[in-house]
Amino acid sequence: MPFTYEFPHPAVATDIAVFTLIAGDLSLLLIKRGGPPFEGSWALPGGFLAPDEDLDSCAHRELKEETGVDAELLFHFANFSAPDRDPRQRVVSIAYLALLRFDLITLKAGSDAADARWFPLASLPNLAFDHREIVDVAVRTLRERLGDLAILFALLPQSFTLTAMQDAYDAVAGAPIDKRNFRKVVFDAGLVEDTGELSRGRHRPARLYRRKQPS
Amino acid sequence: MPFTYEFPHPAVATDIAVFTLIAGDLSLLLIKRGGPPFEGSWALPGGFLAPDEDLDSCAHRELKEETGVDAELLFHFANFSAPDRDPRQRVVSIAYLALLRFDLITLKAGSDAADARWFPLASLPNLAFDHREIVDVAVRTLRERLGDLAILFALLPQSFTLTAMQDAYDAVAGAPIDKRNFRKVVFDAGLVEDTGELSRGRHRPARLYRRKQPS
DNA sequence: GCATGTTTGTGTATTGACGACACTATGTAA
DNA sequence: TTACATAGTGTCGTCAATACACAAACATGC
Repeated sequence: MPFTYEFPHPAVATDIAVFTLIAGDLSLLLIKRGGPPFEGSWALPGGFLAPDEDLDSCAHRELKEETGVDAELLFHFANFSAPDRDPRQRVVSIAYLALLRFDLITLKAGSDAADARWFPLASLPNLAFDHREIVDVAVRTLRERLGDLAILFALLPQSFTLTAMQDAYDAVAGAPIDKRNFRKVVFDAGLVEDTGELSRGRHRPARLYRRKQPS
Repeated sequence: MPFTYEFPHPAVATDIAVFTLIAGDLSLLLIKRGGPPFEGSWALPGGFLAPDEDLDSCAHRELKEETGVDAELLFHFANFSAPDRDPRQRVVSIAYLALLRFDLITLKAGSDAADARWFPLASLPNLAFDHREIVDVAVRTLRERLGDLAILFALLPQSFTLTAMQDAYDAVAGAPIDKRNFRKVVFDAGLVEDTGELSRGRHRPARLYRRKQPS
């Protein structure tokens, strides 16, 4: 690594693909841009790296500023660094993926955000910058990681029925999984424990489970 | 993302963990630092992002400057961004992993590098900055990706014996695999094709194979 | 040319993971 | 009490992964 760095430094920002489950649909949090460029377009939440924080902290901070919650599940998945991806100045984007329960949060429009909304993944609007590409990679990454069923807990309340857990799986995977096979895997892996309580609804009650902490 | 960026921008650099196979040992390319900080210490090759290139291009360029070759296998695997990881200035490191044949390259010490050498992974010297952590994560990532045996081709000549391919596997995995099982997987996956030629050595000749391009 | 040494090359059996597949049980509501 | 909707449950076949041992081929040295 050379001593001297003859070039201007790029800005470094985190962009966060925040997913949640709304009425059975995997949905993405988007911010309406309040100024140029792409004024009025929708974009991923995110923001610039501050001097005293690392990238993970930056992503956590930005997400908290936007949603008010500390995400259970938030991790880096790719970088986006085309020189002209932002017309104003060079910005290297460090992309993060988050999962959280939408009902825990209250969306706050930031200083430059005109609006904030959840969009079902199947009906996203046009996105600013290269954010569509970022989202595509995020969805791919999310599905790859679904082999670890524990990520579903980030989308579920503390106690939940196995049907709810499977609905979450189906929504993330984008395709349904067999009920008996799903339950077998969940039980064999020791992911959940019975709370002893039952859900009550319009039909047969279901057992309520909670996450079993790995021992 | 705010319009204005009130903070000084960090420098952005790629650091590259370059692995090769030397005499059966998985080995890592290190550069001896020619100036402070950590003068005389060994460090990963890498360098700062130029204005007209993205991060992948930066990694390719730096690797080529250092080794003279375009790596077959070069990919991003993690970011390192602790605010104080470089005592001179803030540097965000985008870490890449490369595999290549050491016999194809001639090491060139760069302007600020006093020396460049291959070190067997089992006997690395102390490293500058947080490069030891980067290397640890790189090795873990490399072993995770070994499920894809095709990465081994980056370490092998155009034609090779299956024993050589397995030796490469064993070196990367850090543990031996059963010979018959290894061959079964390689053949069943259709990774190689017979060249029709034989190696000649001190003992029974072995069939030479080449990589079969996925059709 | 024969014996020795070293490496090549080959098949089967066990186990566990994954996926396909259908019916009964239990509650609510009309 | 009947109809309806959802909860809950087991088996079988296939494939992937692993463990495991011996004969064949060539080089070398005597």
